[in-house]
Amino acid sequence: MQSIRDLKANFSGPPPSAMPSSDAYLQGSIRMTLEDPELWRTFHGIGTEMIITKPGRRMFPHCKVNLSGLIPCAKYILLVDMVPEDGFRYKWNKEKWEVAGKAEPQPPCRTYLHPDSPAPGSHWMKQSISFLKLKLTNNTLDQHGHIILHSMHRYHPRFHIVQADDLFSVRWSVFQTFTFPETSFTAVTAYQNTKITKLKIDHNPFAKGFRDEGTTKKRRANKNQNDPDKKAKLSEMNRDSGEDSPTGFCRSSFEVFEGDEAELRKRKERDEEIKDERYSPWSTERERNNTRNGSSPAAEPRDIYSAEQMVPALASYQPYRFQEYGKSPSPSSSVGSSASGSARASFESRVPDVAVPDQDASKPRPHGAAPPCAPQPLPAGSQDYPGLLNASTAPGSKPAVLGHHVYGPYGAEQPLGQWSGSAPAQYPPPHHLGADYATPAVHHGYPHGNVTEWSQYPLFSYSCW
DNA sequence: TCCACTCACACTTTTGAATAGG
DNA sequence: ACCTATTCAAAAGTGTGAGTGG
Repeated sequence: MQSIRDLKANFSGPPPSAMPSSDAYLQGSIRMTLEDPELWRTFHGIGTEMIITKPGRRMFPHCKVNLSGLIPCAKYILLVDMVPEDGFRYKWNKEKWEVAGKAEPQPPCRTYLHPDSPAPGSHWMKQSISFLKLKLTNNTLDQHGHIILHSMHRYHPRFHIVQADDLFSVRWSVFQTFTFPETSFTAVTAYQNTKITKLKIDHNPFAKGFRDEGTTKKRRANKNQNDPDKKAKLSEMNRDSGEDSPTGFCRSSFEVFEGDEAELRKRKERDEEIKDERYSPWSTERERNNTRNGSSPAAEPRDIYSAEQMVPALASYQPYRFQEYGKSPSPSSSVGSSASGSARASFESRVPDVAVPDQDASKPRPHGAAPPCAPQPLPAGSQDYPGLLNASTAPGSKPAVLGHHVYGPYGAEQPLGQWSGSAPAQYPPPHHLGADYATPAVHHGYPHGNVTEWSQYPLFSYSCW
């Protein structure tokens, strides 16, 4: 498996006026590094699970990256979306994940926009960039702009860095995409693997109350003291935790984190052991994949975990709809197909809309933007939402700007592989935008019926502003 | 009966307003 | 009047376990 290099090409080209300066295309390589990769690898070694809930749940570990190679004075926008790992649904069976059938049709695809966006390269590079407030939900009708996922499906986050002065010019901008293999996870509504639960409890400060040495024991004891069955169950759990955690998962890793370097080294060594020796819940699936890909897990180079991606400057591309998208299966489009590894480098056909964190709802919006999340019923088959771009889009303005809010990634007539078959019409428009958008009419009247039209649509449509 | 899912709960950290002190 | 530090309460983020529904 490779770290991503989604090199997308624009074949239609923007109007010269909208083109970034030539410098943009000659910029140095952008480098993105995953923060705290050891923690991610620890989780990944066991089989990361992320809880998804109706109101939305944060990820843990949460996505945090470092960027370098940006032009300090140029503005960039940072986005994250979630890409299905493969075309399967899973179930937890006897301590491991098993394929339980074909994946369900893709839920409405959304992209999380980092709240600092847009910001100059110097801003992004001076500190690590946290996506702490990104939330995952299983509510396909979610109105908060959270990223919608299916439970018991596997995903990985995908980071986009877009050179753009503002959100209006995203379409015309250079952007690059990064993924980190160790960030893949299974979306669940309740933890399946108790080892993951323990890891989360040990590392997530909010779950401190469940750590064994803490009050949890007392609380559980109190709760269960009158119930012999529960007591037995609990003691069994405790016994398990002892057996399952030879590497000290039950200890408060926070203490280790904050301890001296020697302790940290020890912990890293433990983690390495874990990764090498621990039974992998993904073994069967990996074997399957490897059979397809013709490589064995053991032979897989260690840099599968590479947290660092290099994207050559010339690989920069512009987010135009590629006319052949429909023929270019993406990893996320492999529902029903199986290849996940080989497809990773192919063009992405998903066209997410952009979700904005709740906390930004009260912030002033540029260009007289409409308020966030104003529900706006859309024509059937359309999953796109009007964004602030609408308001400033004058008649006769460039199609890119118009395109920001008219593209419907889930339209039934889409020719894309991912949305073909039963997928497209499965999800009605979520209507999660506010009703007070000023220019709903812009949605209508845009043909979605063929790939030629497709090419006029932007990479991102904005779901919530 | 099984399993995925939801919800209320206790516990924690985070956030922001109010206040005090320099 | 301004800035900084401290305190406190409310809000938000956790996993748990019971209950529900298919």
